[in-house]
Amino acid sequence: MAGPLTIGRVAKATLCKVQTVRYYEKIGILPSPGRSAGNQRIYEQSHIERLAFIRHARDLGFTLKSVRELLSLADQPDQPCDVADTIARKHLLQVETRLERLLSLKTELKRMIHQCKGGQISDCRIIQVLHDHHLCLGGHQ
Amino acid sequence: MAGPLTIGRVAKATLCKVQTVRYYEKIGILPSPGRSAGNQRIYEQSHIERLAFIRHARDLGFTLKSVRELLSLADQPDQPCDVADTIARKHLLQVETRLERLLSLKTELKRMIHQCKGGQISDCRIIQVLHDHHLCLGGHQ
DNA sequence: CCTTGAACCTATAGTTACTAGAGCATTTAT
DNA sequence: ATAAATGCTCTAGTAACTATAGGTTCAAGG
Repeated sequence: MAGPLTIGRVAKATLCKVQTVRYYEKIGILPSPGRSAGNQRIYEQSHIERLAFIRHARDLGFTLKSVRELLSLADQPDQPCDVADTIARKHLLQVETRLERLLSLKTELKRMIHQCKGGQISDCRIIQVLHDHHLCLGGHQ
Repeated sequence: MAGPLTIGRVAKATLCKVQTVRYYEKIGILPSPGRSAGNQRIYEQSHIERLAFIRHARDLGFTLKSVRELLSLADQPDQPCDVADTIARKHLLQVETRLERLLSLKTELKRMIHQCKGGQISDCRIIQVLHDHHLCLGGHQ
């Protein structure tokens, strides 16, 4: 029932897809595991931990590039953590920018929808706004 | 000085890149313009308007697929605008979801950064949180 | 008129982070 | 023993562009 840590079990344990696990191996972010007699991947617990780290960082919106950096940091516990801090701060800035943008976008969409009263396309506020940028008051780009 | 509407002028007028204009033509979202004697694209005003529509919708975060739908609606002014409304509403929902997610993400990042006091990686909260999902209080997936 | 440099052309490949499919081998359960 | 599930590799597809290479055309200056 338990048996060896096949790719399917690892994927289930970390909530990511089987192909994604293989993909992470291929791009070198997850070490190649050993193989069974029949050439199937057999993982160790450490693989699961690394995968969990990756998935978690991705969930938080870090790019794989950043994840790579964070992982190499995590592998050197004696180093100072300024670099990790810098990565996180840079990411926070990006997140805040995206947040602002999405917020003004939401406002604009709400206004568009609110003013579209189910008439004809020719009177449709949504289409009008898309035609004439100056009709929208939001500060989006 | 004014001259014909070449691709460069159209791109400048709509704030998008020359390659992007060609790309939109290639994927069939922007009609192919006429050509000059020397095989260069010569646009009409209508192209600029359509491009502006596209860029504006993309700015608002609509996918090209949605833009395609909205454009085909815009081309039929006599139709009811329920469909445009539905597209916009669906998009609004997506935007709101993303917003929530980004917000909890921002909270989590801030806490991570706040608690990382420039020590060593072994004590770094950022790395710790990425290692152990349960350390983070945020509701992200 | 000629040249030079900017802008144009096509076609192809690269980006990010996966996801999906074909076609076959192995493992597990019955 | 067999059938279903899972695994394997390799390739291509996704979104929405962006970039490069290698060549043509156009507009302006001398």
